[in-house]
Formats: sequence, structure tokens, C-alpha cells
Amino acid sequence: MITYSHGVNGEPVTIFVPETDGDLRTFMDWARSQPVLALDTETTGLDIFASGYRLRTVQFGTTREAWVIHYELGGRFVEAAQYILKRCPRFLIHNAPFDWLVLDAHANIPLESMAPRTTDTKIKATLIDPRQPQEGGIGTGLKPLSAHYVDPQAPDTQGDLTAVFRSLGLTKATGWAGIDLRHPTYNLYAGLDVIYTARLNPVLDAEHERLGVRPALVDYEHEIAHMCAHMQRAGLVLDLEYVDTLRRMLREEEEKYLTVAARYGVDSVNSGAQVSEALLAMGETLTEQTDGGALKVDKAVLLPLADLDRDWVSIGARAPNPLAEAVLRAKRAGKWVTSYADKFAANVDPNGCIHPTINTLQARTGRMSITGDFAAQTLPSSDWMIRRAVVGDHPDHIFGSVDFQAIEMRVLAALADVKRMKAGFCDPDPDPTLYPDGFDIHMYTARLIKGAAATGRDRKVFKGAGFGKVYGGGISTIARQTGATEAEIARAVAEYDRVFPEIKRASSRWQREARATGMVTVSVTGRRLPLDRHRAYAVVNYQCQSAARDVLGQAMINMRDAGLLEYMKLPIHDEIVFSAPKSDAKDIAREFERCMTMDLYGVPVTAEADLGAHSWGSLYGAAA
DNA sequence: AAGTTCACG
DNA sequence: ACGTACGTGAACTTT
Repeated sequence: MITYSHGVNGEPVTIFVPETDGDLRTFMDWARSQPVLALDTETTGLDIFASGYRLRTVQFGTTREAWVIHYELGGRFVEAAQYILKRCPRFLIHNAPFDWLVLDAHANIPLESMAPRTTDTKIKATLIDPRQPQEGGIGTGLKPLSAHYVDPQAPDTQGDLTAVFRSLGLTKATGWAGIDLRHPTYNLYAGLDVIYTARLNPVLDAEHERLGVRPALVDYEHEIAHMCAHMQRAGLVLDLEYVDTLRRMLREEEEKYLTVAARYGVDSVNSGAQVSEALLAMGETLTEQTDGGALKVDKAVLLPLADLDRDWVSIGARAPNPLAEAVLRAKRAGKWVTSYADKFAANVDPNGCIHPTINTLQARTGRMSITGDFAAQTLPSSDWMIRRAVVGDHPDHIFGSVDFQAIEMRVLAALADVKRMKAGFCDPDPDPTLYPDGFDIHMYTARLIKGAAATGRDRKVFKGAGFGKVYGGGISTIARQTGATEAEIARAVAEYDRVFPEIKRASSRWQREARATGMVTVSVTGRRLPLDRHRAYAVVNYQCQSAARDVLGQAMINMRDAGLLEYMKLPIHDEIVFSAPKSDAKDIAREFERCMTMDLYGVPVTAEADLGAHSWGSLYGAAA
């Protein structure tokens, strides 16, 4: 047995690294009697589903000691780790979804077995403060949390190991796979991580108590994390033949327009300086500036120069500038091939699946994000081309999606108790001649203000005003977004405030509360939402975005309880994407709608399903 | 590492 | 009194 003595917050701790069968028996005798163990794994990297991926080490610990089990050695080491993994009633894990999926894929310990026994200290910490240190927060990594809550002298275990990797001629990318399991720094830090996790947990509990973070919210977040890990494990099936075609086509398109751009002296279309210089030389005038003071040459600037509207359709207002068009097309093809098509091909697993990394509590508002191999929340939606690469789980499956209807506006009506808005949403039988596609809050508002004569343009203006309320936008921004004049918007916003006076009152109240509590506002679920001092106006948006996220979270729990988890593929803010057998798809879609239908403080929250064909792209236009 | 652009809800 | 559209992830260029 190798042992390391170390100090944590002035107290001695011991790290044990078993070497023999006898050492492993001592470990098991100790671990068997522990009601709760902190747990961590070390692996060859982050790409859990790639071939050749290995689980190297599993660590177990308490506030006083840690045991570092080298799983990679096989035999009795594997047996000992699995014995405790199956048996211990409760685990503390920092960022549990990663370790759940590692153990599920590489240690034969199912997610379904681990998740109900897990407390995730990252979830607890994020509910206290979701901000990273750069944003003025504590951070949500084990290192900043340990330094803040446990021991100011806590080492940067990951950072220091990276330095060790370099001294061994390895890199951050190769070090985790290449470091010798006997390396003392590797073993010491592997052990310290679980000791810090064990010490973090009671401090976080005390903070929750002090700040009023509800235990029900903690449980709810664990359930959401479990469901999202389930979706990550399943992944999405790719049509690899199509991915290859897509890559070829987009590269050709890019090349074609790069050649055109080069004729005008632009050899890098992504260089704003080159593009603006060449356009000026062609006699174009550029007026908009970037925050940094350079001339702006983004899509919004280039489209009019190319005589194209926002949907890239020819306007006929001027002679198109060939360079502007070439830059637009080359940049779009380039982005689509590198950010999407190439990444699909590079990250596909041996079964032809791609796995999203779902961060269930990423944004300050609690919103989820999807990062890494497959940023599925940000695939182009204006065209089916990219999403066409993703297909149903089985040949007889089709893709579907269920969206909340105008969720931000409904949440606003509910939270601010907006009487006339609520009355509109609550109308059980909206006149189909007025609302042929179902009730529409923006047309409702237009009619409330303009009467029966309200037009589609009125609708657009009041939709802008509504979004301005939800986002906290000013008159000029709303005008720019809607294309209406500032005078028109100013009048519309004033009328909006007249018919929905509760919004302004709620906004003032929330801003006052936020300031009084140090610019941290508390959502309806008790979630703490840190708000920058100079951005108090954003409190309405924080409340709405956060409540909408929690409504989706509740809907996801309803879906799981209804047996729909196996069909769920992705959460996308106000939408769930699913893959289901074609023969049952209509019934399944109805079930999804039912799970997303609920009441929020007297406002009905509703959802509508859309069924496509075999590919995800089929929901976005003409693809098969 | 910062700045710019572009993809999403 | 004034004025701020909200939240993300990722690639590429320039520094």
C-alpha cells in the first residue's frame, strides 16, 4: 500500500493507494461501512463514447481519507471498485453526469443505478452562484469551490497536473491517457479531489439553509440531470453517407466563392479589415461600427450590399455587389462545414451516433446549454440541410418536436399577474375567424389597442413591444428589430403599458428587490439569479427566462413519468425533440403535448407537436 | 486573449 | 434623469 499524508485546512488527511489483494480487502472493509462516499473517476479524456476510451482510476473518500483504486489494472482492482460502486447507499460527486456516463459505459454500473444514489455538489454550488470567477462569481469547478469554501490553500489539482504532463513530455490532451498510474502527483490529486468533494457538501448544505435554497429545487435539478444524462448516453443517429455528401458540397461552395473574393483582393473572408477595405475601394460606403470601433461588415451590413433580404432572396433595389455576395456565401458555407458537418464526422461514435454534452444548469438563468461534440441547440434552422444529417433511432422512426406556444409571454403574464393578458390566454374558445391558427397573443394585443381594424403590421409592432418588455429593450432597439419608426414604437410601448400596466409595476418591484438583495434576484422556484449592478433592467428577462426553463424542466419530469424518456432526444429551451416509431408517433406526440400542458399561476401553458419524417431536417422544410 | 462574426431560443 | 434588447457556443483573425 502506498500512502500519502497531506493537510486540508490544517487537518491531516490520508490517501491510500492499494497495491495488493490484501490492500484491496482493507479498502473494501473500510468502504463497506461508509453510509456516504465521495466519488470521482480519472479517465483517458472527455470523449467518453470514442473507441479506445479507458477508465483509469476510481477514487472513494470521506472528509479524512481517500482510496485511489486503479481500475485500469483489471482483475481484483475492478472487482473491488465495482463491489463498492454497487453497494454504497449514497455518493457525492462533483459534476456527476460525467462520472455516471463513464461508469455506465466503462465499468458496467448503469446510470439508472448510480443516479438515484447521487448528490452532485456542482448542482448544489450552481444553485448558490452559477457564475464563473471571470464573471465575479465563486466558480463551479471543484478547485475554486474548494478554495472558497474548504481551504484557501487548496491546490489547483487539474492545473498542477497539466504542468506535470508537460514535464513528462505530454500535453493536456495526451497526459490523462499517458501518465503512469504510479505517479505520486496523479495519485495525491486523485485522492484530494474526493476529500474536497466530501468536505464541500456540508458547507454547501449550510449555505443552502442560510440562503433559502429549497431542498425540492435540489432534488428537481438532480432529476433533470439524470434525464439529460440518459439522452446523452443514447445520442443521436447520423446518416453518415449524407454527412460525407454535405461536407463535399459545402467545401465546393466555399471554394467557389473564395475564388470570387480573391479576385477583389480578399484572401481571407473572415478578416473584417480586408473585407471593409476592399468594399471601400469598390466605392461602397460603410457606416456601422463594431464595439471596438472598426467598420462593421457582418451579415446585416453585407446582405443589402448584395441586394439580398434577410432570407437571402434578391430584392431588386440595386446592382448586387459581387464581393459582398461572395463573402456572405463563402462565410456561410465555411461555417456550416467546419462547425457542423466536419464536427459530425469527427465525433461520431463506433455505432454511428453522436452524443451531446448537456449542461443542465449552464446559464445564469438556469437555462441548459449543449456543448462539445454536438452543439445541437444552435444548428441552422433556416434551412434543413444540416439537420438532415440527424436521423431517427431506428429505420421505422420519425422525428418530432413539441414546442411551448409563446412561453415567454405566458410566463410574463403569470409572474406579473397581467390581468388582460391572462384573460386572453384563458379564453377557452378564441374566435377562429380572428385566430385561424389558434390564439395569438400579439394579434390579441393589437386588437386590444387598435380595435377590430388591427392589421398584420400592428401585430408586428406590438410583438416587438412585447419582446421589448421580456428582454428589457429600449425604443430604438425595438425600432431597429421591427423596422418601424421610433415614434411608432414609442407610441406602441406607451399603449402597451396602458393595457398591461402590471408589467411596469412588476418590473419596478423586481428591480427594487434585486437591488435590496445585492443584485441577486430569486426566481419562482427559489433559484438565485445573480444580476450585474449596472443591468438591473434585465431582471424581467431573468425572471421570465428562468421560469420558462423551470416549466420545461417540470414538463420533462412529466414526460419521464409518462414513459416518454426513451423517445426524448434533446431539450432546446422551449422545445423537446423526439424520435418515435412511425406507427405510434401520433399518440406519442399527443402524450408529449399533454406533459407540456400545465397551469402557471392561472395562465394555461400549452404546447404543439410537429411530426416530420425520418430525418430531423424534415421538420425544417423539404428534406426526406 | 480579445475582438468579431454567426449559429440558436 | 438617462438608457440598456436576454441567454448561450464556436470558429477565426488579430494581437
